[in-house]
Amino acid sequence: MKKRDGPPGKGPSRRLDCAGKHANGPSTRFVQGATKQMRAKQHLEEALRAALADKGWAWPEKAVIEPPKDKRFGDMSANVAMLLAKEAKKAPRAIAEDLAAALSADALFEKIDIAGPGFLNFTFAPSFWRKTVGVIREAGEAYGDSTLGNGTRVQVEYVSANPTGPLHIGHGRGAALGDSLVRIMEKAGYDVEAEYYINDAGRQMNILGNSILYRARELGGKNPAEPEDYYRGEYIIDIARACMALNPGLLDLPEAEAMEVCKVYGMNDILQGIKDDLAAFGVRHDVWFSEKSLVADGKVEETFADLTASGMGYEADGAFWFRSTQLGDDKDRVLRKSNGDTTYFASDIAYHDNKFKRGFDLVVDIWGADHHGYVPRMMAACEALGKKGGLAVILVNLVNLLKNGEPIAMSTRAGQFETLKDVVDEVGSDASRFMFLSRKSDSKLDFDLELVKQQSMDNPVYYVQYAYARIRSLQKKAEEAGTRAAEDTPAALAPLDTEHDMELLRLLDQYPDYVESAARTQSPHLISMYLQELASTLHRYYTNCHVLSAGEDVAAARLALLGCVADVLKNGLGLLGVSAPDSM
RNA sequence: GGGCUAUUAGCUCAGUUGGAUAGAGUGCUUGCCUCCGGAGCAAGAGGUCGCAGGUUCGAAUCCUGCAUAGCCCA
Repeated sequence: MKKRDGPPGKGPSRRLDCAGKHANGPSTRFVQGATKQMRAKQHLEEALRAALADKGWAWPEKAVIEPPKDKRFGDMSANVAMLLAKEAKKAPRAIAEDLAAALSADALFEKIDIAGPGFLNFTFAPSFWRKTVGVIREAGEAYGDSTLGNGTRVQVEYVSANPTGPLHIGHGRGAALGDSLVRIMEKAGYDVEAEYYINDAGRQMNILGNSILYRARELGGKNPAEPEDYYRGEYIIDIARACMALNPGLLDLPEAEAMEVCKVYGMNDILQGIKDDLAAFGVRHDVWFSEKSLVADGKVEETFADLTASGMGYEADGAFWFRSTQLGDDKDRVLRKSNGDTTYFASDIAYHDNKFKRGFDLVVDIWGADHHGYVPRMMAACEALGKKGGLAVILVNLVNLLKNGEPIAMSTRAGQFETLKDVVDEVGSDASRFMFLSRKSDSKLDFDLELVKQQSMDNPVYYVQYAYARIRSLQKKAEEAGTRAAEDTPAALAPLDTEHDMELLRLLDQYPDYVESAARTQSPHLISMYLQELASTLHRYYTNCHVLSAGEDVAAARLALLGCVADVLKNGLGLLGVSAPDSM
């Protein structure tokens, strides 16, 4: 999570939706196998589009094709008839009847119903669903890939904690979210780069240097006066000790020089610790970007020149201002004070200017929710840079760390916190990540160490992993018995004819829709929820449909189906950065 | 004083651009192991979607006001 000292401003909230440019495009986004077999939603959309075009009606913008909430209504439901009522000047139900008649020739639809105000409900033939097995097998790990992003260049910047102390659990949530989002957006066809912004140029670094120097003097028996503002954590003492070992003459150096040595040593040491912790958490950053480099390279002044040229920046009272009032802010913001210091906001604008100049079409920032007031101003700045809509900000809310229901206090400054490393060591990377990603990012999260460690239904990660392990165990047994999964032929898969089979097949078919949805709304928790539902359906299947004792043909067909379930479970867990163990 | 976000079952939370009888887990009550991993499955009870208006064929969802909580600012 990002730490910023700049004062947040006022302004209207904005919906931070950076939906892909092709959200309303045709249904050919998903990567297809050579069989041309389509998934249910695609097939239906294509059929409906053809029927509408045939009648001279335009495809309504708000058309939705989705599985109905209540399964009794069929496999897929469409609302087009209701949306067309005005244009066609006919009652929705009459339109629905026309469409149903036109589509009834399609053999893949077993049943088309009209219900309620004019919903069209479709039930697909079992033979259609069975083909899902072939689709998944053919796609392999690419199942769920789509071209939604269309190669859009995206940068996701996340964690970006100041290198002044170890990462705590709140950073962990941002890390899990950012890393998972990168994986999901890549799967959805975006060209994604992950970045960590190192705030190494500000006041925080000086406080860090002072903190270390203070502890060093203490260790050297100098009885220094306690600084007003310093990092009190134990880790500072360790750093001070190491720094002195490396620089024996440290305490004899002039104040400013000693400070600098401490600062640089401390920052590098802490940054290395952060990198190690993130690596242990399975989190990837492609670029580590230094704020200092931005200043050193003159990028800040360059951005000021750009702003002046576009009329969005001006000099007044010896300071340089950003004309943010023109973009809805209630007052203009200072970027360079009269004493020559540039503000945090100035660095941030220059940083984002730099991001866009590197060629990203979309920049996603993941910040702590306490920076929400800063969002409108940063959006305004991007607009001033001529990149309106190029920035999306995701806010990550607080994590309440608990132990058996008792809160554990966290504060870097006061030096009391449970570090990310401690938590990962205690409960594991898989359980922590799944916990972080099982809620939408903008709501507060209670993270109870005992609960997350528990191997029960309070902790859904085991439920999902167990589903996978169950299948793997079954496959192993089948192999020992010489039973093989069926081929992808209609005849071989014909034994998949129960309602339990259909339930699994329908859910497997929907996976790519969930991936797209998660990418479009930048919500990894949708994947987590999908996986819990798939696992639940699998466990039910396992209880109701015995595999190995069911006779050779049935066993083979069921093994084929469950193989697909295992693949999709692993695929989805991979998007969350959670492992899929063969046994637990 | 201004702004942002939230408020859904006892508890923790889903609910995608307004759709059908508001969902899941947990907890509670009650069933299911001669059988592929019971870390499992099934059934039941549990709701005025914070409150009051409005918009329309239709609102947990959109609009207005109010209440409560958290955060940011002045």
